[in-house]
Formats: sequence, C-alpha cells, structure tokens
Amino acid sequence: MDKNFFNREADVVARDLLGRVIVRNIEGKELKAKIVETEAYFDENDPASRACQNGDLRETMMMEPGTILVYGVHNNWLINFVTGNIGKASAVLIRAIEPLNFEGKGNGPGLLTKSLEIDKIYHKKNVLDNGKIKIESYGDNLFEISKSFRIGVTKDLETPMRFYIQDNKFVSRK
DNA sequence: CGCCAGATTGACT
DNA sequence: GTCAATCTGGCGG
Repeated sequence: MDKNFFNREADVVARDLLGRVIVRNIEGKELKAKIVETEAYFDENDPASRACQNGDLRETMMMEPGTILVYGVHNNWLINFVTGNIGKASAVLIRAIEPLNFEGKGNGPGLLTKSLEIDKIYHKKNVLDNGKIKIESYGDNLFEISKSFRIGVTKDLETPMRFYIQDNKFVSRK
C-alpha cells in the first residue's frame, strides 16, 4: 500500500478497499479485519459531506491521501481515510468489517471503531506511516461488489456511493 | 457559552 | 416498527 492507492477518486478507493485487511496494533497484538463495506464522500458539492462546513473536518479532508479522519457522531467514532490530491476534499468511510483473528462486532461504523479501539487520538495521523493502524492487501479478491445509496444521510447524491461485498454477513444492512 | 443537527446504536411499544 | 440517549463540532450571541 502506498500513497498512490489513496490518491484517486473517493469512489474508486472505496471499491478498491473492499476485501483488504485493516490491521490494528494494540500493545504488540495485531487485530486483523477484512473491510466489507465502505462509502465515498466528496467535496462541498456533496451535500452529505462534512466538507460542506468550514472547520477542522473539511481541512482534514484536504490533507494528504491516506490521512485518517475520525468523525464523532451520536457518541460514536467513525473512521475515514482521506483520498485524492492535497487540497481536494474527499474521503472514504469504513462502514463494516469482518473480524479475522478476534471476536468482536464489525457490522456498523460505530461498532467497528469500538472493536478496534479507534478513537480521536488517531485523527489526522496517516495510515501509511502509522504503525498502529494500517491497511494490507488480502489474498483472494473473488467476490461480487454491490452498491446502494449511502446510509443515514438526509441529502444524498444521485449516484449510489455505498459499496459492499455481496452476501457478506458482516455488512451493516442489505 | 448555549443551542442544535447529525455519516448511530440499542432498547422498547 | 418507533424513539431517545449521548457528544462532538459548527455557529450565533
């Protein structure tokens, strides 16, 4: 995984992230989980994106591709990865994971951050050079990708921007 | 500083 | 199915 992976359009990265493994290092122990559901968020033309508001989240979305963005809502932490060129606001939300070597819930953006013990301290860190959270490729990529409109947003785009692995039971919703 | 909306979750009718 | 707990960040005063 390198910078070029994240330096693409958010929807392309969102699809490419499916089936890859997020590795969380907690005091020497590695928790591994397969990414099974993502959503793409864009710049101020995307009514559901936090780039519509001035402030820290928008600034963070314009940082280096691969920057971790942690967004708090309703007492939950949601983890995103910044995509695209510096100065262009866009990011991918991780919505569901399949735990590979541990027990835990992964079928929801707030649940997976709890399982992986991810919180605001990782905000603005970069996934490419941070040893505690990283992304690895996974062996087989033999699965069908389904898409739908994004979940929980009040104003969505006209194009479906949620992607998930078809028939995976850890997906948050069908 | 107070108000309020929100990319959620879990408990309950 | 409905609904409220709970907190962060933006914004107005």
